[in-house]
Amino acid sequence: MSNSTIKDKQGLTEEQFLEQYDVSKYDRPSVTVDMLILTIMDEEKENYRKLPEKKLKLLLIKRGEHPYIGQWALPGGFVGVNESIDAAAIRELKSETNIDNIYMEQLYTWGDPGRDPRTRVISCSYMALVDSTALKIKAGDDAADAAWFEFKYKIVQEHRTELEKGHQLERLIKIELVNELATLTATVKVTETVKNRSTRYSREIVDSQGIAFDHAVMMEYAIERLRNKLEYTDLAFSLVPELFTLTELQKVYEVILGKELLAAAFRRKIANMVIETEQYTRDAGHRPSQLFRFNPNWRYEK
Amino acid sequence: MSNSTIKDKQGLTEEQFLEQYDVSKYDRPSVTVDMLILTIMDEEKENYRKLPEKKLKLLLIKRGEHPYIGQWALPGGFVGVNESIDAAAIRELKSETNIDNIYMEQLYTWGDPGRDPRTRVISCSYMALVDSTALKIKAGDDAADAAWFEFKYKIVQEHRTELEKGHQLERLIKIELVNELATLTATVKVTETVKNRSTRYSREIVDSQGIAFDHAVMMEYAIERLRNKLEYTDLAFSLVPELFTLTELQKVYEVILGKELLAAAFRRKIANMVIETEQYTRDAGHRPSQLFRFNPNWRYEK
DNA sequence: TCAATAGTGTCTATTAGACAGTATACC
DNA sequence: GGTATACTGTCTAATAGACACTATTGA
Repeated sequence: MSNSTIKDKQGLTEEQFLEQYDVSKYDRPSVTVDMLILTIMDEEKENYRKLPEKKLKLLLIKRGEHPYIGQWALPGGFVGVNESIDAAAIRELKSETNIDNIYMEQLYTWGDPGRDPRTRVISCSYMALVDSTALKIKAGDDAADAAWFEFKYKIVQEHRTELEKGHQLERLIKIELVNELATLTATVKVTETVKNRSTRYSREIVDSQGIAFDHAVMMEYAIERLRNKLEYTDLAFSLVPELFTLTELQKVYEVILGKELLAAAFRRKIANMVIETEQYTRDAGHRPSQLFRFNPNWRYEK
Repeated sequence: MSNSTIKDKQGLTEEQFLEQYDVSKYDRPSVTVDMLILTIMDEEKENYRKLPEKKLKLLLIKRGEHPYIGQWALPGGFVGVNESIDAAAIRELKSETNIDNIYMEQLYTWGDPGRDPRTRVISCSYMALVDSTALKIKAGDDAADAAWFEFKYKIVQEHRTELEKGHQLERLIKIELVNELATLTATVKVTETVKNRSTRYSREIVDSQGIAFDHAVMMEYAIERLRNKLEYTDLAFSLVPELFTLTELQKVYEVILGKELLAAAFRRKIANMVIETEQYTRDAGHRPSQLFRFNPNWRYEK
């Protein structure tokens, strides 16, 4: 694909050029990956009849080193010089969850100077979705400093400013991360600017309590992406076991979207994404529920 | 937000730690931005009655240096050590198009080792959409090596493989970039793997003629994103002048989506994204058309 | 028996697709 | 007058929302 015969201004062929190319000449930032590892877990049942409530959980690591020592951060690490970014993400994921074959997707690359006090660090964020029943080792066992936090997300304020040719909408979003160990909070301001025939979004941290770096913005971004893609992809199935009930699946949608859905409409909507099995739940304290599995061909069937 | 009193294992406070932190200790990749600058341009009218055809165009730069000397590449450059990635993208955009206030969006970060033969380069791709009538300097004037190419995109082959718990769908996509100077082609393989309850996509270059680096993959990715977002955002309005006819707008949709739309349905769909004006086109060789402008409040009106 | 969930039928409102039909300037 | 586009009305099909109603288990 490359061209090996043409010479440049110095009269070098591509081969010669590459030989004399001095890598150290240019200043370079560090590149890291940061992982948003999400799962859905069941809470304790209130009583023998009720179904367990489902909660969205995020995996965080307590920092044992500067900077942000003692605060909680997304798992992540440096991208190796001979490692692809995806490979670095998969490596981090594996080291935290001990599962392969997880749904994983690149989200966004964050690179404001000053986002890491050590040096210039550019971070590529990834979202991974895990079926919590498949977690072989629970976070917290091997790594005493890793823990799942319940992820809460709420729009607390909206403020609109009229502009000459459009407007600006500022939303304050409160993120709360809760478990037995700690409660972390952050407020992220998402600004939507509609001007000159186009809409632009920007995010900044207003306040961050106990969350390291700019990780709160990454969390806000991730949940928005998750909510969006839930509606038109098969992403939800990464969060449930191989066999699941439709009510379970519905609750996954509900906890992510933050609103209740009507069972009839929901079932119609996901009808061709699932295949029924002959199996049913038992000992439920109420009518048993049929178990379904994911239909990998849902996009190609009517 | 950071914590300045806690000491780490070496007994250092955060301030002390940062003082002794040696930046040069770690191997680091170079980071660049690559810009997909797209616009829609009118072709010559066939005769006085007919409307001009619209074409999707991409701005490319002819490389005067190794590697890939003589081939065409996306405009781009290194991210400065004290510059945000967005700022680098805006800088590149401004230097090529000489307009600010353009719609711009980060697409994806590409970082396979070996994607640049010089050294490890991680590239963050951005898409920018430009109204061609607002281009003050046409590419090709100041930079003799910059040129607009017509962007053609076609699925040429689909191949499906059944897997144990799912399937794999490989699509071969042919990209063609055409202008008076050159015709560049590339084939990109997009693989959709549905396995274990989740779908994953990957892209690779099968063949690239005259297009530098892995830029053909970035192009393929960009056009997919553009097509998707066209349907549920106001992105199309970045590609038309302030005043436009509905037929013009429809043709923008058609050329991007690669299919014809029905006028009645189209007008219904975008009805609340536009505001009518009192103005009409003139000297059209047929019935005049009403001019519209973008409605920045379309999301908040019924 | 009854609490709690499982699952379906149907009415209505909204939206998308198809297409026919009317309107109008400019050469 | 005829060509090419502008624009609307309406029928139909598909989809989403609402809600009532029936079914079934385990303590």
